[in-house]
Amino acid sequence: MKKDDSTEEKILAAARKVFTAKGMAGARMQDIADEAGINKALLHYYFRNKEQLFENIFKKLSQGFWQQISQVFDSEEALFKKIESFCSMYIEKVIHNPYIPLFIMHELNQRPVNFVKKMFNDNPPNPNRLVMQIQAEVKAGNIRPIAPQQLIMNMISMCVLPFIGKPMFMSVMNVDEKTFNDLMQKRKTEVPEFIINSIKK
Amino acid sequence: MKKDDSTEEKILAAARKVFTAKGMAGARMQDIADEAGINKALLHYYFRNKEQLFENIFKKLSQGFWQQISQVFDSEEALFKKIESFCSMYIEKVIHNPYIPLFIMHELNQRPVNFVKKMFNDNPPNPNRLVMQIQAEVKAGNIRPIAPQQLIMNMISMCVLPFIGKPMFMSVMNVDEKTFNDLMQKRKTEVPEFIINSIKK
DNA sequence: GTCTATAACTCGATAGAC
DNA sequence: GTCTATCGAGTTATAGAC
Repeated sequence: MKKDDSTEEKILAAARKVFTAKGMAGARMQDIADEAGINKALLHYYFRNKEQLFENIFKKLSQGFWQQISQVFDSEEALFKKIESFCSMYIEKVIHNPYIPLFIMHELNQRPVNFVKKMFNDNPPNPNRLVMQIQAEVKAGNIRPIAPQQLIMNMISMCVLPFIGKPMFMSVMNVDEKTFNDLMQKRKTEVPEFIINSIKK
Repeated sequence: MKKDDSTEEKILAAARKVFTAKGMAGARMQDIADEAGINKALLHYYFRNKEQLFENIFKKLSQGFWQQISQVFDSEEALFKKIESFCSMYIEKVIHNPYIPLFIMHELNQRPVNFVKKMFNDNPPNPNRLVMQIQAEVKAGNIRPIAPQQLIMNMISMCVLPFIGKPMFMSVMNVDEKTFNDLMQKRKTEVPEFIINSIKK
């Protein structure tokens, strides 16, 4: 039997879908059971309770979320190239998983501050390499002076927020689904261009 | 009796606090009653049910959210000045109401697409004036070519996302509350500077 | 492992006294 | 208007048959 067909995998896929769409508080075990094509009792057989099922999903998602970021942050690429790689990779990823960032941020805001740290206790993401790279480019006079933290926040913000605010943007800008998707596709090159134009000398 | 001391006002203030922190699904009528210093039955006396109380809060918040944006978007200022006004006004506002954007976006993502439109049926926000202003500046050759929608998304993204992702940024960048707040204060000038550097010729 | 049935509990809502 | 007490629907979780 393929791994994806196992009951456990079906539950995890269903739970991921329901939790990311409705959040922990809004999700019902019944919804997850229905989505997985099984009954509620089986959920408790595989995962003792709702909390454990949630944590399983949440930990996996948030670690994956940052693992991919860290890979780019730590790569050997030059700064401008790295900015391009990050934005296109990241926007592409979020196009295919539009609910994940809002889900993670909503759930993190419900929990104590050190919950994030606990989540990454084995492998905490850290942007040090990118920070030092930015500082070096500033020092070398290749880009204008800017605080690395601010630049990194700007980059992540522009990649992620349009998806989190999709319903609002669609309504306010009066665009349909297709037009919105086109705009997002274009952002894969627009955002890095915007950033590089701002920091280059 | 001052308006703020009336029971209705106490309920609204409590509901706002609890709903924005926990979301509609996560909020309990008991939490709101406790926060307001009254009992559950009184909530139902003033607002028939949870849904009506929620809609009251949500409508007020989301309209206020956009009303302030629209004011700046429609002002008579020149483009660069307008960008500065928007960012400093907006970041300042979110510093004092850090939960609101995440709350609004989370709730909007739970509801049908035309829920947003229904919310603004009387006074839909529209960025047309700013869009035309950007187009004019591009045409006049005062700024480099850029799609107005992309520029507007960039601006809003950089103002809002750091607050939505606060727990994550704090953990990943390893900064404490005070340092985070300092970074946000600086963003009131950093963000417009970042944008203008990118689009100016 | 998977199901049905149901226990145990949470929570929104109402009844009714004051 | 405000409170206490309680109902009843909906949910998580468990028991027990297969």
